[in-house]
Amino acid sequence: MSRVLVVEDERHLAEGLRFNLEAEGYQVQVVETGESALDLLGNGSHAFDLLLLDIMLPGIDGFSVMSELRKAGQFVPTLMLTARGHPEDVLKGFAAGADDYLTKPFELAILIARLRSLLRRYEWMRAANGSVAANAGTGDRYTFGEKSVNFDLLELRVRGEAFPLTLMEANVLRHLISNEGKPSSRKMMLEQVWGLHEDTDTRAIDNFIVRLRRYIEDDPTRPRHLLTVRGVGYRFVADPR
Amino acid sequence: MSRVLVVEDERHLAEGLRFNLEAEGYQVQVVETGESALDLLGNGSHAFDLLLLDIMLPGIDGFSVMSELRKAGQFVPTLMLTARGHPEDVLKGFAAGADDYLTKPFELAILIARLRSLLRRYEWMRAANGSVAANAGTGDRYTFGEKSVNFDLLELRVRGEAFPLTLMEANVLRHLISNEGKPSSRKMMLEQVWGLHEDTDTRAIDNFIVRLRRYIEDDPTRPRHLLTVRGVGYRFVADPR
DNA sequence: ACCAACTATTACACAAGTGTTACAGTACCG
DNA sequence: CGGTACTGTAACACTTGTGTAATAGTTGGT
Repeated sequence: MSRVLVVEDERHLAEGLRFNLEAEGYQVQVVETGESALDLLGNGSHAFDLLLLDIMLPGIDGFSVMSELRKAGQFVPTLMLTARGHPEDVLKGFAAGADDYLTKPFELAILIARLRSLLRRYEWMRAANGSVAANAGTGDRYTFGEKSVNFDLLELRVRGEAFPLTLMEANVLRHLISNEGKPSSRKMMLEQVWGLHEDTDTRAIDNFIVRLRRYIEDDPTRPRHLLTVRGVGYRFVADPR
Repeated sequence: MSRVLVVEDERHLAEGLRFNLEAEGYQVQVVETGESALDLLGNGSHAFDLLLLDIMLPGIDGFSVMSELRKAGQFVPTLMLTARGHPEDVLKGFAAGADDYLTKPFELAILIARLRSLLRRYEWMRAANGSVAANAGTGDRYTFGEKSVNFDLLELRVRGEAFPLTLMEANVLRHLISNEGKPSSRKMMLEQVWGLHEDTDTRAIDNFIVRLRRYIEDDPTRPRHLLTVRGVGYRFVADPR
């Protein structure tokens, strides 16, 4: 399941995109400003597979976001989106580092096709390059203490011993890890991991935590990495002391 | 210097493209038919870095050329070019495996920007992952444990005993082997092995896995090499422990 | 046109993964 | 010290995805 970050300040459009992309099976997160986008994509994180970036944004505009990202070594495939269809703007977008550029109004089907094509090309290249040896270097992995998670292989290693993770387990863990130190509320997790936006009372998350603790924690009753934040949710700490 | 193959039968346009692309520093070759294009790009050759493909061609059209190429394991980045701008045509182009799609008349600067963007993405991926592995061609044999496959002879040997493989069995196995360790989604396999890009619900892959397991696995109900990754697809592991 | 070989589709049993419920346990409040 | 609100956890129900056989369709050769 590919993760798409939508940067769009028009609520209407943003929610429309979210709805349709989720219907296509993508995991979607929406932010409204360039600043938040830079925040989420900082330090070469692999949290998203694709970026959908509007040009006209409050604060720093899409062009600048784009250049900043590429300057910072963030090469996430990006589709730019804008009302302005002047050729100069399109050229500016590509010059800034965009992979594709679409002008509003656009057909939704076209957007989806282009987005798919980008992800497909990305996958192909990864597949062509990433076999065996290359896997070791660039996979989607995270290491803490004597543990490491490989999100591509859905595998968690603790002192050499490997535990297979399910997709959901991996998603939950990834979410917590990518917010390391910061508590995540259940609501936030339901939105970002499950894609649910209604308030639902569920203990599903707690159950995932229980299972993840069994893998990760030496003493699951006294967790050191996956901590409960009472009244809020959970938070991941890589390096307890 | 990037090598571009232009497939275009209108001499005027073709020569214009050649002139301008060469001025941009690309090495350009022009052919006028889909047949010649398929010829030049056959058997996973790496002779070109980019393909500029017109739809309306004498003989087989651009869509078919595209599908043929992808089916044959030729994943050269491709920009499709056409007079027809109907959304269905664009979608058809992407479905056939195109990376980008431009409708005539187009601004030359835009074409160049898009073409550059495609090549740039390719460069980025190469830089990130190291050298590009030969397309699909993992050599013609592969050995693991007490088993070995000869993809030329379509033959699988397990402890001396030889099993003939069909072409498809071999292709599926090759794909999994060349992505050793990494799970391949059904979608990815349909794209890379079958050359299909639409979402099709099929159990064909599962059936191939069943058959391959019967050859390879000592106990097909408890596979050690061809592993299921639930919710994702399958993955090959050469050396289970 | 027929047959043989191969591949794709269908159908259904079964297994794995996930969400819900229920209740016990624990922190926090006065 | 209760009481309240929240979390931990097991058991179960339900959903979804996979294994596999049977069957239908396709292709290529004679």
